[in-house]
Amino acid sequence: MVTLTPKQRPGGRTARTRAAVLDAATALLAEVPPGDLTVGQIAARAGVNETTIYRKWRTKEALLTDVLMTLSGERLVAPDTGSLRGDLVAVVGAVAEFLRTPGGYALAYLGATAEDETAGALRDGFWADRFERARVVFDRAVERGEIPDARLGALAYEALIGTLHFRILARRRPLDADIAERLVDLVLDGVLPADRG
Amino acid sequence: MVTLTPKQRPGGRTARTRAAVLDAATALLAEVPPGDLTVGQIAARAGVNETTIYRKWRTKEALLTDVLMTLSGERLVAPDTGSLRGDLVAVVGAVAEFLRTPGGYALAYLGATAEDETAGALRDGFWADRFERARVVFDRAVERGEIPDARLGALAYEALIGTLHFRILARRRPLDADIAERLVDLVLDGVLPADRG
DNA sequence: TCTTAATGCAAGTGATACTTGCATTTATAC
DNA sequence: GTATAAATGCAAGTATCACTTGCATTAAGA
Repeated sequence: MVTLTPKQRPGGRTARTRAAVLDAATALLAEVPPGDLTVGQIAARAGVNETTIYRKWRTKEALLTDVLMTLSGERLVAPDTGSLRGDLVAVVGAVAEFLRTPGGYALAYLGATAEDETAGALRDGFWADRFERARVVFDRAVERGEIPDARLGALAYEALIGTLHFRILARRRPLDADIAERLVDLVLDGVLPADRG
Repeated sequence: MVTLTPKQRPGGRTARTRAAVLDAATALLAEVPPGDLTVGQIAARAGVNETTIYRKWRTKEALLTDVLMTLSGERLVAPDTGSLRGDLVAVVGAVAEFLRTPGGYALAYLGATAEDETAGALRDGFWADRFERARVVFDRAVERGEIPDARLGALAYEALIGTLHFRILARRRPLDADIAERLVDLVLDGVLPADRG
């Protein structure tokens, strides 16, 4: 009879190494421009051999993707504030706050530059999740009778978040403190004057 | 008496070399992902020695910036169509069309990733020019009496263009044929229902 | 305690940006 | 036309970095 011997050893040292590397990478992303980050730096900071990193994650992109998906995991809160405007300001404000941090900037940067297949799949999943959560906000607004239907929700959310990313990434200008309110007002009310009753 | 001997020779060969390099780089940007482009490739395509490229442009970033600023020079047309909506659809549509081309994608990509000082200055000037031209559109709308003032113009334009860049760069999804109309409608009318009239 | 997965270590490969010294070509002043 | 020196070619080299490999060492886990 053959005893099934486990082929993996995920406990103890392995877990510690993994955590040390992820922590080191996270810390470095706050200090070094994401484009300048090297695997050697991360290994040194983590007190781990470079080879080990390459054995656990096959590429640098895979490692950074791993870091950033964890980092951005649960930042999007969509509390029911009682109005579409309040909900959107909360969500957009939270994203803006995150994008102001080095980690948030790194996420936007790497999300836009990663060409890796794995990174591509993760990116798709990431945004699908975000848009799904945003949909809830617009569905609630329909239930409240604020808007007739949620058809514009996806594009509106894309415009809100897209403007933040554009400001940070393409224009390299800071996100003002009131950016969330101003954007939400713009997207909800539009530029043209109107009587709302 | 000392005869002033010119220290530069901008004519003839120099001009040909420069043109050949810029042409080669432009052509390659349509074939190779911008992140994978190498100076060696450009030199080979241009029939010019790699060293020459490094002597004319100090870095790869400087060369690509040069290429792209030329490439995107006069694509933004802002014809007076008679209405704010028409003007914006024209402008946003033109930008969307450009972003659908490999060169347009490369511009967005490199504009977002270039960390070089020179590239930074060029980026600032580029966007300043774009927003300046956009301001004209909103000023015209004020003159027509379509909107009371142009204060929202900059943010509205940023949302329009930002959404396009975000779609292409961060989400890596195509720009639909009707994206310009839908975005302009969103930004002009807003999501909330209203009586206009 | 023993097996072997996980890690360390040292050396190496390959690609690429960028440099340098010297020979060659060719604008351009005269 | 001719001479000067700017622009280019050529060959070699430096530096950095992602990523690999073979072998020795450490420590999970049965």
